Amino acid sequence: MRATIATWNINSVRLRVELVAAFLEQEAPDVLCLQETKSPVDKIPAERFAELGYSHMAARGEKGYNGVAIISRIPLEPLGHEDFCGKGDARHVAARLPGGVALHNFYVPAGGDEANRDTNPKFAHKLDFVAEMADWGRGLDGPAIAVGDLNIAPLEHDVWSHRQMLKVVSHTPVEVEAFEAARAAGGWGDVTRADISPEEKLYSWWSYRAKDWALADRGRRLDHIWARGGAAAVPGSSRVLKPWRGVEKPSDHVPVIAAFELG
DNA sequence: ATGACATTAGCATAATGA
Repeated sequence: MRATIATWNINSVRLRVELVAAFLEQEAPDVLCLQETKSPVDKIPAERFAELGYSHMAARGEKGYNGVAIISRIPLEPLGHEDFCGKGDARHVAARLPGGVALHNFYVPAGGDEANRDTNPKFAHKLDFVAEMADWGRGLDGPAIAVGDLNIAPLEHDVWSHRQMLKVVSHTPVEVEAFEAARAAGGWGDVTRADISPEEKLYSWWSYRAKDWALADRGRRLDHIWARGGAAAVPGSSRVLKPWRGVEKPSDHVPVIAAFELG
């Protein structure tokens, strides 16, 4: 069967439950992976999603921060989570899809302001987290999809100005190096950039602070879809849904989508 | 060229985002 999978940093699932509902109705992905749900699992409005046919969920949450959820209209077999960096935070959750492909939903730490692991513990956490993703990925076997807010824009055209972003957390060389190492270690392919030329500017996040986010268009591609081990993306199926940044009370991220043959 | 904004917890303001 063919299934479409979307990833979206929603910046509070409770505040934006009707935005998620509108997305499910209009785009109708088979599976939606959310990050920054900022909600305990039992407070996620799962009934609202079930009303729309999305009756399956695998989620982890904490009060106020982080939080990841996989909501689906096709069955999910929960696969638990990895506790990256041993912090017990809600930054990863996994589930198996029909046909056997494992789906991993990540929220990588933002990393704070200063790109220095010795003086900024948040940056150290981010680098350690991505290094653990590499170790974890090395041990994987079988087909898998990894999605989420990875909080790193690896390519030159994943940011509005490569030159001006080199010292800004999310595009520093040390982060990009760690990101590429994690991607390669797991044998992951960048599904989105296989479909949309790396020569083309492509963003999934725009700051709330800009006076006019669309006019300035100073975005970053922080949200990713990766596949490995024979998980087969449908060529040309990738989309980054920029219009969702322009709605009333938007998230600062937009959904990223791809379709897969689940076998 | 950085913006000076959004969200949560909890009830003022601090922490966090990136």
